[in-house]
Amino acid sequence: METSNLKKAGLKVTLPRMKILEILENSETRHLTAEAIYRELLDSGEEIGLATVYRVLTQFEAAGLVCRLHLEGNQAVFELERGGHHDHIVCNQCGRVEEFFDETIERRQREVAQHHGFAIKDHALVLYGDCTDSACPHRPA
Amino acid sequence: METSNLKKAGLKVTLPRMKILEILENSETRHLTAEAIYRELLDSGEEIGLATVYRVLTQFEAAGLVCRLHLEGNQAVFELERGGHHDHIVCNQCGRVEEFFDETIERRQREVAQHHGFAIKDHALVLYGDCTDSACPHRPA
DNA sequence: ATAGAAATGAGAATCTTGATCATCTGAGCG
DNA sequence: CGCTCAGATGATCAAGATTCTCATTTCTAT
Ligand SMILES: [Mn+2]
Ligand SMILES: [Mn+2]
Ligand SMILES: [Zn+2]
Ligand SMILES: [Zn+2]
Repeated sequence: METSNLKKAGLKVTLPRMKILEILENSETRHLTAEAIYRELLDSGEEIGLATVYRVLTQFEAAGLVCRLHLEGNQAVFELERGGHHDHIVCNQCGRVEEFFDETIERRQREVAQHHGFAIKDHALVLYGDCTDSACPHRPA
Repeated sequence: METSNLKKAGLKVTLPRMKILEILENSETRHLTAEAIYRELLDSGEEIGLATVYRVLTQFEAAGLVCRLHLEGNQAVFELERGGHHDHIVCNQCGRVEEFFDETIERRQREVAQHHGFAIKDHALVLYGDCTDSACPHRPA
């Protein structure tokens, strides 16, 4: 597995960390709350505390293994850091999350920041709307 | 004053609501936390509870009088809804907030959402960076 | 001025996340 | 393989932000 990433980050390879990585890698939902990960651990029969989940996720974030997003609710969601940066679209009805990357938007952000005398370091962009997924409760029958 | 806005929104014209509107209108800082508004009320000698501040701000938001932003900290900030939509740049060092509007970004957001089968309703965009304001503690002397 | 509906204030409650600290575990070494 | 101890864990407590509860007060309409 990716225990090498843990070692590279200077983190001991422990059972909780491996299990949490596993869930982040294998869950069909790419964006998970700490609580959701905790519940999956319980369902797998692992006796791992919620505090550990939060702690480990924060460490993973600091190590660049995951990124933390605030999509809308009161809970942060975490996703495995694969390859590149992207932003998100969230369905107001069903909560489905789609990812996108738009170079035009990225470039304009840099330009806007420069015009205002800012050295841009980061940004957060989330679009909210109604999706047309057949499972979305909002979609007309 | 703008008590007419309150009536239009179906809200009774009460002292707490008027005072809170007043602060939102007159504060030199356009983006205020509920706590900041609460403190200004106390400083003005008004005996208004923090719960009322939160309650009223939520009602103002529902009425379209203010909008609520999550800029970075754990506290939401509120700003009076004047004229048009805009997005924000926040300085990582001094917390200064600048506003901007970029039609190119707005258009690309609509296009991206459409490509993904979303009817876009809203969006949140915040840029983070280091500002060059002379008062910013980060700026080299 | 009066009455009733709506709003307020004090404090409790909730929710999410981080801190404490005694106990446990994994990586390195003999 | 078994020992040692820095580092990690888990149970619990704590903190911060926001909402809820409910008795009391204040608007608005008569
Ligand atoms: Mn993502
Ligand atoms: Mn603004
Ligand atoms: Zn949907
Ligand atoms: Zn600054």
